[in-house]
Amino acid sequence: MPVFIFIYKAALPPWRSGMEERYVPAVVERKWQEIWSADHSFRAEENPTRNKFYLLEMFPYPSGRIHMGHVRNYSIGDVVARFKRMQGFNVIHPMGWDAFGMPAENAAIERGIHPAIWTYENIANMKAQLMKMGFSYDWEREIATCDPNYYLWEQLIFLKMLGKGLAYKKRSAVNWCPQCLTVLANEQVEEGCCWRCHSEVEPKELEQWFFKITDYAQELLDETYRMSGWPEPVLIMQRNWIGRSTGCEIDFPVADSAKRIRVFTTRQDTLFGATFMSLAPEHPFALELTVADRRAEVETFIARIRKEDKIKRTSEDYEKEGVFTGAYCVNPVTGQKMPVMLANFVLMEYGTGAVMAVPTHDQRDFEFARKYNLPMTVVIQPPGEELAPETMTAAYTEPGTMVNSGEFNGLDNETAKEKIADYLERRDIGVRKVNFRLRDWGVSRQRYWGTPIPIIYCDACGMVPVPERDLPVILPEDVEFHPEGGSPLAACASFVHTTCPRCGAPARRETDTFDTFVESSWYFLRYACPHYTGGPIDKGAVDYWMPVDQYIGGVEHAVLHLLYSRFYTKVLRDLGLVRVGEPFKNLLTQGMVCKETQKCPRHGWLFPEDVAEGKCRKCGSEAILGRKEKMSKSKKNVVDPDVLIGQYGADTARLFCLFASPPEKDLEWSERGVEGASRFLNRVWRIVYENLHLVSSSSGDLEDPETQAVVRSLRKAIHQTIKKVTEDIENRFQFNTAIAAVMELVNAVSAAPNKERCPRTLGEALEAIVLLLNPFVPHFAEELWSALGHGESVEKSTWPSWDERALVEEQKLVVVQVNGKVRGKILVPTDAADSLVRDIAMADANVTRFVEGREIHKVVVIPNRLVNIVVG
RNA sequence: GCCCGGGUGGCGGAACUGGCAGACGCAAGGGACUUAAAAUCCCUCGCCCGAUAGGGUGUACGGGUUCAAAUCCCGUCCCGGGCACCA
Repeated sequence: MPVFIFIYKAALPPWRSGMEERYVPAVVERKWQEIWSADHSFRAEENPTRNKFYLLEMFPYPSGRIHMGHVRNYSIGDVVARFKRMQGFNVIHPMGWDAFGMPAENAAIERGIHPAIWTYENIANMKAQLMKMGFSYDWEREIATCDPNYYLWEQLIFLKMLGKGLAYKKRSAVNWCPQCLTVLANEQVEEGCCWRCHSEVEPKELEQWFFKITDYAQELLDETYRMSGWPEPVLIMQRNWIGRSTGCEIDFPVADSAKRIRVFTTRQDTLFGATFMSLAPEHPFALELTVADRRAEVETFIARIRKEDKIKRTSEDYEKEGVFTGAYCVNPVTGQKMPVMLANFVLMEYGTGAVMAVPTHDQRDFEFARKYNLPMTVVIQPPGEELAPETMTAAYTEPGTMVNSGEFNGLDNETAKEKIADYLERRDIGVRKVNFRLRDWGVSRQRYWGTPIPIIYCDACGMVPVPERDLPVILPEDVEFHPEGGSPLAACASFVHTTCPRCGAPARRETDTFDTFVESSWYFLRYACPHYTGGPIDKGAVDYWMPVDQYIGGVEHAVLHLLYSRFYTKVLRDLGLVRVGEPFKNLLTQGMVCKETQKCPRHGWLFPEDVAEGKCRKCGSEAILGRKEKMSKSKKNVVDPDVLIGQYGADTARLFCLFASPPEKDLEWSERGVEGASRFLNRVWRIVYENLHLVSSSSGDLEDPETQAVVRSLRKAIHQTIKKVTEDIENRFQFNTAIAAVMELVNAVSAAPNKERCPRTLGEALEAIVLLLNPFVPHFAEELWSALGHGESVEKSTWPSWDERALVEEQKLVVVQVNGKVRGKILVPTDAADSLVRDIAMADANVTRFVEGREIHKVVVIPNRLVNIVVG
């Protein structure tokens, strides 16, 4: 064998050493990763004289292994980071770990590993995987949110929020996940189920910590109209979630009582048609108003509704039910007595928990009124029609003319809305009011693996915040985990028992921890100053780096993380800690990575490696091919990035993710596609090494016309490609078309005749290819760049700019249509006069065929593009 | 039900402000090289007729605007996502 290699090497021309013959990704990738690391190539340093660019990808939860979603997300980010760096920006590109959370605790219960050990092991594994991908992170800024040096500052921010009334505790009905044994914020409930484990959420009364996000509802909403760098669908989702509606709060006096029932309505124009009142079963007046002989019935009703879970109450076919309290209130504008009902569809959490019912103009009220035989009055008439309560089959909710509404009769209802609001305010019956669907953010979690909430309860002094000097409140390590649940913190005596910082008496610690979304709401600020010990935020550093210029992550966080982060940034701004009010200037939401599922009738979901030739490896049954779905462990339609890297290398993995589809769309996994990406890299490798001897000889291009024609067309291709790739990355994140453009250039170089006569232009082409590919396949590009004779890393070279002169074409190919159908193609001088183009078009043989003998109505000439001859 | 996306060859996807539909890649077929295979290279490739000329037809479906529509407008169907008694 050694003899063979010797002979083989000896047979090679002197400019080839043999090593470069074959592209071996593992060798190339390790080599350059070591060089980048030794050179601190991606270290970011503040420098006010340079333009900064903050590029951020959503940090991962350290589950243990990266998945294809990470590979895609971080490959996209790395393209932008490397591109911006080559463009001369001072790029900060950090990475860290969203390290608190439930899986660590579950591992502790299931496998007896302490969450901290489990988490840090996972971080080490995943970090090694990310490093193997060659992402250009500044690892010196790495953060793990479970590190006391991180959550210390979160506790401090909490104390400051407490001081400003932005954090508070209240007893309320919360969403309880029986599986996770903790509460969830409203945003974390999806279709009545836990966002993480999909168990049904139950209502539960608990004392909970809340953040006053509702104080910022208006600003959070207003800003969405100015955030031009965010995808519109995400902004719409946030607006819907905030759910602003405008209307009036109106007081209805209770008959024979001093009490008043306050309602919120957006339809004060229908006030004259309010014929009964609907209260939520949880409304404080519900029992209070009930007359003695209806009490039993009402109590039964309330008890029954309370027991029903949220799923049932929000399900599609939920029967509208109610009960009469026996009490009446008075319509403040008509003086009419209105029965007070309890209705199961009225929510205590929205508005005031009481609804003025206008059955003629609200569908729910209509159904309810029909069912319980309640009175109806029409107050809005549609144009050209006369509604009567007896004959209506549905509520009328469209615009119309006011009737039965006293002085407002005859107005259109939109005008009446304003007039009635004025009237109510003048008479002190009601006021204009804005209502939001957004609720305060419940942040208490009854879990161990999270940031302790720095509060102490003292029998004498009550609730006492932990003094700043005593921070951090460190998570104790010696706790016990029980499968049946219960917070390990609450059971940890050494943690719970403390002394009151105010009076010194024995006291208890708060044992709830923060929702892990709190950590991810400000980590991007800490990246700017990860080692700062003077406070959570080093203002100088943060003011330099913030805002994030480009944020990249999955759309599944559209309302959760992205709304919380916006809120938190505004809070920190109002605490004087940061200057910006919006954290993320531009947002890119990438699609999911999908793959078809495979199922065995006997063994269920199958991993790709469990299937051989369409059959289950275990039993030989035919594997059923399912539809393409998001890669997930539960459906086993996953591909392990490590296997992929081992087989093809990181650069191929990156290239495939970027080429197969644009970032916003879902990415369909394709083994063939990966092979295609790998084949392309090999092709480029070969074309560079095959021509190296030409390029490295410093001779110029020949001057003969034939060679010059090749030079011109090659240079045109080169500079067109530079332009296209630059614009595709910069303006559209269309990496797939950028890569396609480079492929075309490679094809053009490969097809160019007589390359040996124009080594200079050939060199220009090869260098352009390598430079343009660098953001996508950096190890590969480094290796070829050095092969092309550059001593300096390609990372340090500048992004190529295109030469407009090279793009100039003497002739243009113009399409000739007759009646809109292509009948010929002609070459005309660039920017030729319309009349000339027209004449050349008419002279085309095939065109003549279709024009001859017919009357020409019109000739449309689009310069440099198209001629359309319209004939009769 | 309401609000967003989307529907283009056998497949992933191009076509940026209306101007050659199908770039680029994958798959497939044919050929070259090879004892053979892999790799590589060359050719073909929406569908129908025809010969490789050329013609017809074609961007979910039905209408419309326009010299010209995948692109704009109206209506219908299907797929994906978000919200859903929000008063």
